[in-house]
Amino acid sequence: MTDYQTTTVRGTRGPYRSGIRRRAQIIEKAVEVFSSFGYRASTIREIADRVGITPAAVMKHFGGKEQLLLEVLRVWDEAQVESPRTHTGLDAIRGLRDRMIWHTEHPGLLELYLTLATEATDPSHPAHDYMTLRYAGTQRRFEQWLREAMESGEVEAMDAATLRYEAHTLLAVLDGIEIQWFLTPGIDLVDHITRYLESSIARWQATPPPGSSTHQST
Amino acid sequence: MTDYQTTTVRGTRGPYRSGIRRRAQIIEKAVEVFSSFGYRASTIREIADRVGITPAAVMKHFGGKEQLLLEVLRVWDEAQVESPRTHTGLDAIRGLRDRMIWHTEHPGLLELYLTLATEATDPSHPAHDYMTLRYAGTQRRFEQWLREAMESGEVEAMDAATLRYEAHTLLAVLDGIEIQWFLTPGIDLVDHITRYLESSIARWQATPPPGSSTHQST
DNA sequence: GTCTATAAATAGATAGAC
DNA sequence: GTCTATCTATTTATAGAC
Repeated sequence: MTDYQTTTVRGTRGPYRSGIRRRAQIIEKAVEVFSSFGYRASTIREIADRVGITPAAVMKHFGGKEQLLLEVLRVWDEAQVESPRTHTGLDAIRGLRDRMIWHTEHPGLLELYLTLATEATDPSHPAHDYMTLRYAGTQRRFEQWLREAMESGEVEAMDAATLRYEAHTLLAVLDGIEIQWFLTPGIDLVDHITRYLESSIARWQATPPPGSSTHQST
Repeated sequence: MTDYQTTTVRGTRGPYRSGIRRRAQIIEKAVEVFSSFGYRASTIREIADRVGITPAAVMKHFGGKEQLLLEVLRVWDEAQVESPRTHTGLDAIRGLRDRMIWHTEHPGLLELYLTLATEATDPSHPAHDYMTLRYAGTQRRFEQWLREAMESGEVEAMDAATLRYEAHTLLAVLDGIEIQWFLTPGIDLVDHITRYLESSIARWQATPPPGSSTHQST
């Protein structure tokens, strides 16, 4: 009927016949659409249109909208893992600069992350559990890096509450600056994070003057 | 045909007949729904259901979904303005603690703000311009407060780039911790921000050791 | 593997009765 | 001021042809 290919997508031979390439195409466009509209407001049709196929074809590949989202999240996780893995302690924290560079090269994935993070705030959101776990994991990793830096003597000792506080703040600055990168013209994501990392490390390395307990609650 | 009232909502007499109260009711529920689902995925029906009326009635009051959103934003702006207005310089910055307390008492409005901030990243979003302007305004206000603190001698002098950097970072920490407050169990929004404000102010007040230019780019 | 056709549900919006 | 009824468009999803 039409001039569509039946088995192969672009004449590629070998192990990648068509299904895998097509799935990757769909996921790529799904990232685009989910990033722009959020998950709930996105439509299968919009994704299918951008791929150049019909919604029915997308359904055949992934079974449904929600399963497509979960597949997008899985792929996204794998992409993220490419980043700092070998580093530990302060080197790992410094490596966050590279992650920001990676983000600027993949703004769609970053936008997806931010959109989902706030959208999935609602417990009924299909990615709610995923996002909760992801934030807990990131927090734990940041704390681990800081602990390693402490124990190796790269930075001065800090108590457990301070360690948690610094990890939460670091994650907050990353998220917050990323939002501003989208909404405020003229912000340089990498420069800003680089500066924050440098000044934080300097602060952690500085021996606190005796008797300076910053925080008094009780 | 039903047992609905015709003119008054709850027997209230005087200047507030019914329209105003009803509008306020609708806006209240609209905040709830927009917060949970984002603007685009929210439905007039869901809002109408929560008020206990039909979608048609909501349409009569606001004309359309988008106009309802803009009205919600307007009301939200007015609510926000109640906060620190008289303070300047460091006092204004310290006043951000009170704003966090207000946020914890109005989690729905906070969730709305965060959801819209990321959702409105897309230029085609009806609140895109609003959010862009809002972020620019907040940034400008933070810079102004820091400048006042500098000029009154409350904090040490800093160059223009540092001032912008500190204002951006402050806004980032606020946004980022707010997100974590929703996604990470056990975080104390007010405590965290209080600690960040205190340590930042201490840092701004500390005379920098001579020849310590943290940032080298060129 | 993708299509067409279609089902079943739901969206925003309008018209007109009361 | 709110309802009922309805319009038109769009949604996810399924069935079956090719």
